[in-house]
Amino acid sequence: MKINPQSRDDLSAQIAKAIKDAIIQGDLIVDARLPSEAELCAQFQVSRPTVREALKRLAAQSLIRTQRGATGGAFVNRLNFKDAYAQHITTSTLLLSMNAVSFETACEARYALERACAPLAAHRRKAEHLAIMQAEIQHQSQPDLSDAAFCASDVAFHRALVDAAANPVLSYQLAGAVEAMQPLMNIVTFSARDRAKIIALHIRIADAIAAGNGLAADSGLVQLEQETLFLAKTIFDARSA
Amino acid sequence: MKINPQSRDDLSAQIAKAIKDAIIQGDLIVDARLPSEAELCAQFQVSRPTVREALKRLAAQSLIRTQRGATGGAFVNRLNFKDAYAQHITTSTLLLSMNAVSFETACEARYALERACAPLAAHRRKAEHLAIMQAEIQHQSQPDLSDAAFCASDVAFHRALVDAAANPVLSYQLAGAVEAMQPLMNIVTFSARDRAKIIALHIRIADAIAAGNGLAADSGLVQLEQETLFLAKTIFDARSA
DNA sequence: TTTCAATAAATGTCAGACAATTGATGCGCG
DNA sequence: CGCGCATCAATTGTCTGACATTTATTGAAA
Repeated sequence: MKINPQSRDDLSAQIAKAIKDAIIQGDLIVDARLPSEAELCAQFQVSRPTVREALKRLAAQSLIRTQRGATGGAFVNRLNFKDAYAQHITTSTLLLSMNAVSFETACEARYALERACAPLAAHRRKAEHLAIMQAEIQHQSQPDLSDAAFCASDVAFHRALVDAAANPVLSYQLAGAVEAMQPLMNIVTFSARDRAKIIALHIRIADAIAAGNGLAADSGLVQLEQETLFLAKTIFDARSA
Repeated sequence: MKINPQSRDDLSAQIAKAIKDAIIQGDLIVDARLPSEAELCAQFQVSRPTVREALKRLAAQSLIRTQRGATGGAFVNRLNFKDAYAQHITTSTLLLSMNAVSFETACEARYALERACAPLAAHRRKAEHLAIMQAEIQHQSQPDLSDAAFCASDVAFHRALVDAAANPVLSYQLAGAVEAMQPLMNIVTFSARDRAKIIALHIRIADAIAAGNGLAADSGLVQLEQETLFLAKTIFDARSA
């Protein structure tokens, strides 16, 4: 790996980058053991706390895992979809909340991506996903549900729709768009009539997916997007008045 | 913030999580200054290296930035699209390379998502994006281009297409899908005829976008996906024989 | 042969110190 | 009174050394 001159970057950041590059480049394969902290100290000519800070940076990105004991050490982690999901959702959520992204922009992105899944989902849906969608529709129909719980159920419904496309890459990329919308939706209060409209569209979409009709599912999503935008607009207008 | 019992997690991981939750929850807003390391030590009853490791974990995710000097300290960082892009692309790339995702799966996800952008791009494209697409087409047409350079230009073309949709959320979510494909494509060697086909489709797509014809762009993308899959299949079959 | 304790290696944590950076303070001088 | 400059103080960056904890290995005893 490379050396570390007196640049303006932290030593720990430079060391982390060097190791990260080695992983990306394939010089360090999955489950490979990194040199021990003492060896890394010698290699980079820095102290142990500095090396440790670098390793913690990598651990925070799930790039490595550490293990104590005699045969312990730092190992290149196999990045799994579950960890990547969690990170992606966190980043997406913060990105939206910190950058004043308009509701319209986020909504447009979400439905554009979801519609991309519809034909695949209609073609490949398994009983498992249909069951989740039905269950969430049932759940949403309970009149004493809080707005937050309604939103959470909405997200679960859409996640099942995305997962029905049976493409893990698609599910991963969409997780950010779908889940990150939840905080934005939580400011909306739904009247009983609003909920009924949304549930009706969910039923229509679920039926279309079950029937293998991608076009109908797509049209349902389009209407759902319009309904969502209309709802949000009503709320915002009322608030600013 | 919460206390840290003797759980099985590292202290630094627990502290990092506590601060991260505070940021997500909105208790720490953008540009807010965190307590100094010494104060955090007192608050969590741990030593300074432990606190520092926790802060480095957060810095690795661009959640905080640190500044030296009298008015220095750790500040909540405004997560910008640029940093989020870089992280997302790294994670996506590693996710694909470490999990034996098939070429077909990645390709399907990429084109499904890109097709979602096509109608928006056709509607909103600016001269800027059209110019990039034309320039990349020119670049790709140079016969002495290496395969890697050809792939890089291909990615640049598609990124311009995505950006033309003028939705930063969409661009962000798609960055992972488009860029992460590049390493998978790099194993393919393109004959002159293959390149000609791809470039012809690029021209067709660019023209459709320029003309504001979303449907034509979509059909171009469908053909490009089929062409890409066919190309990859040919390579893999030849390799296994 | 099996069981169990000692050992060694590695990470996790702590304490204290010094260096480097940078804004704030106060002093002197015009 | 205002400006410039040196000093100071607060904070992070890094180092040294030590001890605690965990875990596989080794070797001795039953």
